[in-house]
Amino acid sequence: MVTKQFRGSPEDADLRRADSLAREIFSDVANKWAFLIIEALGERTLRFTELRDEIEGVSHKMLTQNLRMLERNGLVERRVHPTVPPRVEYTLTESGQGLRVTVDAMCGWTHRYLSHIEAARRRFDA
Amino acid sequence: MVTKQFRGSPEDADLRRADSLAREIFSDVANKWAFLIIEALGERTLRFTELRDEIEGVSHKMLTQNLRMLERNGLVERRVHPTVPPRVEYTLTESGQGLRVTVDAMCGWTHRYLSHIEAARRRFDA
DNA sequence: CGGCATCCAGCTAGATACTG
DNA sequence: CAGTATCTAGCTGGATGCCG
Repeated sequence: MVTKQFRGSPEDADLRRADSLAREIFSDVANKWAFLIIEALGERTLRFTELRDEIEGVSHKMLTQNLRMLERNGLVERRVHPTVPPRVEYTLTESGQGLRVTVDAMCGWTHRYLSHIEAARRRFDA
Repeated sequence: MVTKQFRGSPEDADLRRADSLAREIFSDVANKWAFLIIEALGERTLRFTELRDEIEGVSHKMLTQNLRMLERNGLVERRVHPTVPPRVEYTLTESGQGLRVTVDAMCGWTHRYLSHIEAARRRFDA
């Protein structure tokens, strides 16, 4: 990805290790639900159920699964309040905010090219 | 996504239609292979096989499928040269370039937070 | 409320083979 | 070379139920 220009150089081994990890992270995160969670959270702190209501069509399972993944990668902080009933809150960390900026940019792109894309589709489907 | 602040307003219907389309596009494109194809193309024009060699681990089928999807959405232009053997070239369109900028940003983010993420994972897995 | 385990229908994607 | 079709193993994700 970023290190292509170094191919064959002595730094190769290290860079390839970094690159394959980068790619793995990239694959983890370049996923519809992860993006929608990051968008939904924004700068807010939300509970599990609030998040579930915020993201249309997400199942309980997918939400848990993706939240775990994001937590594991340090993009989301999970805070558990030991009350009855339990209260669990999710917030984007600093790195999560960093990614959010790029996801926002993607949303902006989507809206900017919406009609352009619709037109392309009509052309293609004919 | 972007239109949350309008909930309940009279413009609702139109905005929701645009939003659901935006989300559909978003889901199409927020996919590992699509991102890797966009990154691989960059500002270049590549043939099918070059692209296949450029993107490690992509199968013939996945590449065709995602290229069709990107073409349908107008992000990629496909040019067929009627020679023997055939020569098919792929290039990012203007809107494709627009998306590439945001994908590049994501790659930058990945590299910036690489060690941060590794650390988070080690913590989580323990 | 939030999380986990289980079950299983349906889809995904790799392998393979064939066409122009 | 590029694309399409078929077959299929395996994964994905929805539904459900139970637990702290």
